[in-house]
Amino acid sequence: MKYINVAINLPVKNLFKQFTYAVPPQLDHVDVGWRVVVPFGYQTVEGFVTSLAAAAPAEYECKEILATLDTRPWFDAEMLATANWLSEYYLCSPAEAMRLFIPGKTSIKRQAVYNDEGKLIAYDYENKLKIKTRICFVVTKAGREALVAYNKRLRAQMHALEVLAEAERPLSGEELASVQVSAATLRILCEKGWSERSEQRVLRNSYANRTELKESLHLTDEQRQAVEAIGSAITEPHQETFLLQGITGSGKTEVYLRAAAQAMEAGKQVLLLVPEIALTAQIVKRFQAWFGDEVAVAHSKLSQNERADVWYKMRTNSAKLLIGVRSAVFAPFSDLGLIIIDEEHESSYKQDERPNYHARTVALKRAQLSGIPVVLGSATPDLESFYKARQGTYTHLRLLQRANGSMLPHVEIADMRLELQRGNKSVLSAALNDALLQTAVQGEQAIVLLNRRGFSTFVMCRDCGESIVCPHCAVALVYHSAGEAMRCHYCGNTAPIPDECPNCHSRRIRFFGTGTQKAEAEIAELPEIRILRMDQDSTVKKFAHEDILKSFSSGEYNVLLGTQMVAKGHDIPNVTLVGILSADSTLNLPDFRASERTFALLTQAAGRAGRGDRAGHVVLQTYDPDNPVIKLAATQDYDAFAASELEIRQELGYPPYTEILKITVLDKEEVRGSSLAQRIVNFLQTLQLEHPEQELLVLGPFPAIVAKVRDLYRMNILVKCPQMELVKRALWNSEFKECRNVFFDVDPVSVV
DNA sequence: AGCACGCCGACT
DNA sequence: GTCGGCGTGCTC
Repeated sequence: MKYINVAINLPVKNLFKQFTYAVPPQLDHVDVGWRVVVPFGYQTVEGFVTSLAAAAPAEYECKEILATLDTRPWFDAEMLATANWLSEYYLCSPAEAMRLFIPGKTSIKRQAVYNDEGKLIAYDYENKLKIKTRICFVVTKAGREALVAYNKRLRAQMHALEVLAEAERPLSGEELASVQVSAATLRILCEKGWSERSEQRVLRNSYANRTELKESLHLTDEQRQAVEAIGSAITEPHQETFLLQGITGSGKTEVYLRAAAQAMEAGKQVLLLVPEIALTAQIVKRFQAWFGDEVAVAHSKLSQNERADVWYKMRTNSAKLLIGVRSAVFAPFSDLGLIIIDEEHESSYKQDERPNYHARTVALKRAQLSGIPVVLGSATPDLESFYKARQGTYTHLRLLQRANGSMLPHVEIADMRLELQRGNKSVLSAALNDALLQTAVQGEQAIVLLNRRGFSTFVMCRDCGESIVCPHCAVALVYHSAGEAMRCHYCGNTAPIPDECPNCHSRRIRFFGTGTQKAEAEIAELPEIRILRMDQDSTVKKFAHEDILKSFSSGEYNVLLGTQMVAKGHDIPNVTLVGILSADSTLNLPDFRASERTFALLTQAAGRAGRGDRAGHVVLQTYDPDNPVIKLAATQDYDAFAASELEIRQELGYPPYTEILKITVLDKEEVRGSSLAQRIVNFLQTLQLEHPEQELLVLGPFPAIVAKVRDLYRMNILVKCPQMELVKRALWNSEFKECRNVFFDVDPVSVV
């Protein structure tokens, strides 16, 4: 009997343990990397075979596995190694890491098998993912011979054989009917043995028929050099990471296309990661125009079945290029040759729930294991990537010129303090007001960016100054005019607007802040303005995003107002003005990345202006015009910003000069939570004393900025260390690893 | 995740 | 006296 160790795929955090099962003789082919169905306690669950066990364990009698889920192992050696590394790096269980590679949460389905008398005799376990198939026809050897012999009297049959012989793939009845081959003829062909039926898997593709014409621009010198550099790592495959730093409009996509084409010509597959698929419809279209059906797309709005189809295409090499969001980094490839990460600085590459992986980190690991190049593209690289490029760890490729020779926009700073002094209480400065009017008169378009943070409307009592907070979370409720209710942005609870203050019973309650709706109303009042709003509420549908951008670029509207998403990834030539309502609303968050994020957002937004033949104009409204980040964003000088910000990071001990780990303890009892947090801190301080050479720093515990969410108190601990391995290993071997209410966020995006 | 085991409050 | 609350622990 063969014995295997299995990681159980249950959505629990603290199941680090593996379990040994026996393999019955009929399933003897099962090996490491297979997905199996196993009895586990009172249930039947999916498991991953992680290793072979030498012998039957002595202490207990182990159960037998019930079935396999696939006809081949799901994990190859590289995927297993990546999963293994991931669980150690991100401090999660092996099963949690391996689950990321599966399209969907679990894939098993139990089917009851009955005998003739209707009695239950067994259960059949199968893959719950439905494989859509259809009957197709192929020509047989005998059929080809019959075609050569050609019998003139069998006109329809000869025609059918011709069609089948010419097609390089099996054809469906439907396809054959469209070229005048009837079902009757096909039946005869099959009876004669000239043709055979074969069942073909049908792959669902919601992006079919959305292609546009291939356009090929000629490359600038900079672009050509970048393509050549990347090409050399493809033709002589080795791991090399390129930071492609190109200003907005410098044509990074053109470089991606050529690099992808080179890899595909060499017979390799390509993975292109994008921050959010909805914002990148343009990039998908351009790649489809070049590569047609070779392109597969994966994002969170695909159904589990669609996703499984995409995975299947990549694994069987029937698609060569995968464009996808964060989770696509876990796709199975048959022969991956290049990974491209667009807008690599975007925080959406970091998963904000456990395991809190970063797609870029995972991609680099997979590339290292496969020995293939990675291209990181951005106008405003993550400071960590920029630092590595400057150190020479990454190859630095720069695009300093706009591809079509257009000018960078002119940025004007509007001091909102002066506006207030002058009695302007509108959300629009005089400068932005005038610029909007002028844009409308000239028949041009404008984008207005509103950072939701700092703009949401909260409800406050005028007498006692208390704002109305969520009863379950430590945050203010936000007023939504739709439905006349207040909603908590953390737990989603809604509450009606009270008549009187719950604190002092005053009836003098009023609304503060400026929401999207208020800004929209104010701008809409201007003459000649036809405004369109884009935010989370207006983009729930699969292609709603694209539709909004389409109707905006058609000229139906001349102002597009929205949150961060209006700032990214689209190119509308008639946009000459970009207004930023509050440049500093993200700047003052208590987070070490606030400056970096603000700079990137302002640069991206400004880059939307003047991408056609007309010069762009940006109005940047701020209450803090002397802030160095705002000033540098106005000149769009990334290098100067990076230099000053890196200095600050070094001084304060933040990445890229140190690694950080955030540990969060959740408990509905505040005291119990803080005492557990304190125990973790004590544990780390002991480690600190034992290893003074590690330069380990432990901060906290302190309550999170949002100290309570859904009635759970949150305590944070921050660990800083230039090399985190030792700390991670210590935690891995500690009791805290399996605590249900302790969460590790390795390389957190935010420390609050 | 399920499910059992186990130890404290309000009820037929 | 017991029904049931959910805290804790186990599943090869």
